[in-house]
Amino acid sequence: MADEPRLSHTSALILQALDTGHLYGYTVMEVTGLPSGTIYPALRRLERDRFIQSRWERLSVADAALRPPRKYYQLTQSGEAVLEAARKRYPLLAKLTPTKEVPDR
Amino acid sequence: MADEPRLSHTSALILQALDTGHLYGYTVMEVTGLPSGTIYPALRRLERDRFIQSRWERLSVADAALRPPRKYYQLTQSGEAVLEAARKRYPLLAKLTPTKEVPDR
DNA sequence: TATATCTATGTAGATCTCTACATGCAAGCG
DNA sequence: CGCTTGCATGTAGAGATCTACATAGATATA
Repeated sequence: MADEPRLSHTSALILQALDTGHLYGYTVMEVTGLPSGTIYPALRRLERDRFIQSRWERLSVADAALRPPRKYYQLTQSGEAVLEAARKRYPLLAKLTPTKEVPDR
Repeated sequence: MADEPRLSHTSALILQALDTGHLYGYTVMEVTGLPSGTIYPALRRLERDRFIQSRWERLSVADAALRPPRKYYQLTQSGEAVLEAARKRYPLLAKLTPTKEVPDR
């Protein structure tokens, strides 16, 4: 069973946001309403603790999209596990972030 | 002889800034005092006109330096030529930006 | 001269990442 | 119990990139 150190509410919320789509820091800010100064340090800690893993977007993609490059985050297995545990502890968590829907019905 | 279309003063200043070191947009902003909304569109035009060429910094370097990635610019031969012509037309140009010095005497 | 077009600039802000430091809180230790 | 130490958070802003639109200036054309 999960003997993982429990997540803070904020960390759980960020993991939940990442898990509801293919997201990056700026979108997590928008979805959660938390300021960048909360989000980015938290992402660093989550990555340091191996709950998430980051990869930079291809620079050619950013160029083509006419914006600065993004850093995308993925949950690791350990991250999935700890999020699942957090969802059980906070039943409302799953409703806090809108699941990224498929465009077009 | 230079039958090049003449540079605007701003464009010449930006080329001059780039030529005084290994620079990127943000530094050009600082050195020239011009706002980002002037600098970045101008850089795009200069690149479109083949006076400069851009290359993204390695992402691993940006990560190691704990900051967002930079886009570096280099003058092309054509850019050097047009800058040289501009320096003759505007003798003060060369004094407007400090040459990036070698650190340590 | 009047009009049309084209380009550069200015204004205003969006997009995206990151830190340094202060505070607050919890855990361990004497 | 009081102290230290360590971690998470909040505050405040820096570091970088980029755009869309309005206006102004230059050039061409009728």
